[in-house]
This record gives sequence, structure tokens and C-alpha cells, in this order.
Amino acid sequence: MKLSMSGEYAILAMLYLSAKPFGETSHIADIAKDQKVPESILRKIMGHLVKAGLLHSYRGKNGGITLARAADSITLLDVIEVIEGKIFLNKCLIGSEFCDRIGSCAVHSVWRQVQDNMIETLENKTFASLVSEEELLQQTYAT
Amino acid sequence: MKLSMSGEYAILAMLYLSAKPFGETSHIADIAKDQKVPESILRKIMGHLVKAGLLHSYRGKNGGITLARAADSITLLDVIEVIEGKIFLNKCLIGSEFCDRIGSCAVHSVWRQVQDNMIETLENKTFASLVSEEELLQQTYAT
DNA sequence: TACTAATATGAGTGTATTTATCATATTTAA
DNA sequence: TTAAATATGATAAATACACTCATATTAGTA
Repeated sequence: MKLSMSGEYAILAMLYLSAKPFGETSHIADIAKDQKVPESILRKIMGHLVKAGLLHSYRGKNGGITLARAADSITLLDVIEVIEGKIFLNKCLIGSEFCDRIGSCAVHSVWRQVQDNMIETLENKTFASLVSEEELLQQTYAT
Repeated sequence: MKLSMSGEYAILAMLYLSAKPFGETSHIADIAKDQKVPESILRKIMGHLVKAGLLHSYRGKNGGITLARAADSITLLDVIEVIEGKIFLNKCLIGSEFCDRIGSCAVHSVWRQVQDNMIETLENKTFASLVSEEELLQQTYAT
């Protein structure tokens, strides 16, 4: 009942990229060093995010990585679902083939309620808003 | 981001017991057969629930298992926390020693919000209410 | 063309967790 | 003493996860 390491790494990398001016390329090695994430793993994660259409990658000299669209159109849910797959807190929410209690299971609807709330919260939070909240926090706590 | 098998088994067993008159003992073997759960695993799970004070066990001939308190005072959260441990959707919610971004992390509060909602939903659902909801469902769908 | 700097990708490894089994011990009623 | 039940610890099997490494691909540049 926890986010995976890869999920956390992906969010950190997306935060890093979202704080840059849109269109400016970054290097995976720099992100890894800055966010203290294993570089070889971050490469794989970035590959998934590129394939999913959240990032653009440019190979070769002067290559790098950028957001594929503006940070205010990318949500936490977008990133998490790429890395973790669709959120299913309980097997029986995937489909009736995984649970023979459907139709008379009261637990089902509880998980459904929790999951729906979770998804709603995560899809209402864009990386643009996260970045501006962090800037605010840093100003507040700066000495 | 999913409930474990053991967590599901525990909930099924608690549902079974909650549907019985309070104080009537049941046998683990019967619960396992009825709920289609591996018996040897259910034994271990029941051991945890006994140790946590949710169940009473009686050894020896005519022994068995009962709820330790009324089903309307046992919640989904109680059972899940015994089997899965405290719910922490994200490592950084456990404590600052697991996250060096605390103080300037906007993601933190999102997970906090999701987690708080989840806990609230789960602790507001007692096994007594689950049982009566299931009875209602079975009447509705009965032919 | 050859070199260099960057990402892309797939195979493989080690470890931790989960699931499950088995054997044995303990308890209690009859 | 026996039978019926739970308790427990050792262990195996399966799966998922975190991570590494080697190699391929691409594109700019001298």
C-alpha cells in the first residue's frame, strides 16, 4: 500500500523539469545528481515517460529531455499511472474476473470510494501548481 | 499500491465471523473452506488477529475462534493495520528521517490528503455495517 | 568520414517481500 | 490417553523490485 521507488523518482524528475522554462532541455545525468536518484534507473523511468508522451527526448550531441507539454497540463496521476499502471487498490476493482463476490460484496464499494477519491485528488494536482507551491514554501522558510 | 492477499483474506475471515451470533466459535478450517482461502495461511493470519486483540482463540477440543468484541466496534482499518501495518502511502509520511525534502515539498501534502481520506473512510466502516449491507445486497439480488 | 556526446533498450543479477507449505508443539475435552 | 483443535517456527517457491551493465542508436561537429 505504498508508492514504489520508481514512482517517487519519476515525480522528482518531473518536478525538476517543470521548474525549468518550457522547452529548455535537461540531461538525465544532471537530474539524477540533483535529485539524488540512481542515474541508470532514472534512464529507464524517463524512457517510460517518453513513450507515454509526457516527455520529449532528443538524442545525440546537444540532446536531452524536455516536457512534452506545459506543466499545467500534466498531473500527478498522469505520471503515477505511467510508472505504476492504473491504480487499483483492490484486485476486485480491476474486474469481475478477479473476484467472485461481486454483486454481494460490501467491501467492494468501500475500496471504490477510497480509490475514486485518491484518483480525483491526484488528477487535480498539476506539476505547474506543485512547482509554484514549492517556490512559496522555499520563500517562507528561507532565512 | 494494492492491498495484499493476506489483507483480503483477513477481511473475508472477519466478515465470516461478524455474520455469526456474537460469541459463537468457528473453526479456521471451516472459514477457509467457505471463503476459499488457503487454510495454512489463514491460520497464520488468524494468529496475528488474535495477538492484536481482535479475535479470541480457544485451543483444544471444542476450541475455535470468535470475535473479541462486537462487530460494530471493529473497523476495516483495525484489520488492515494489523495485517499490513500502519498505512503510509508514501515513505515521507512516515517521518522526516525518510525524506530530506520535508519543509519544501509540495507533493508531501497531496499524499497526506489522500492518506487521511483513506484512513477516515476505512475507520468509519465497521464489520457490523458491512454484514448488514451484504445481507441487503443478497436480498436484492436473490431471485 | 570519424569522433563524441547524448539517449534507448534489453538482458541479467541480487535482494526483499509475499505466498504458501510442512512439521511439530501445545492445549483441552472426553 | 486419545482426539480435536489452535500455535508456531523453519523453509521453500514465486513474484516484484531496485539496480547494473553492455550495447545500440542518434545527431552534431571537426
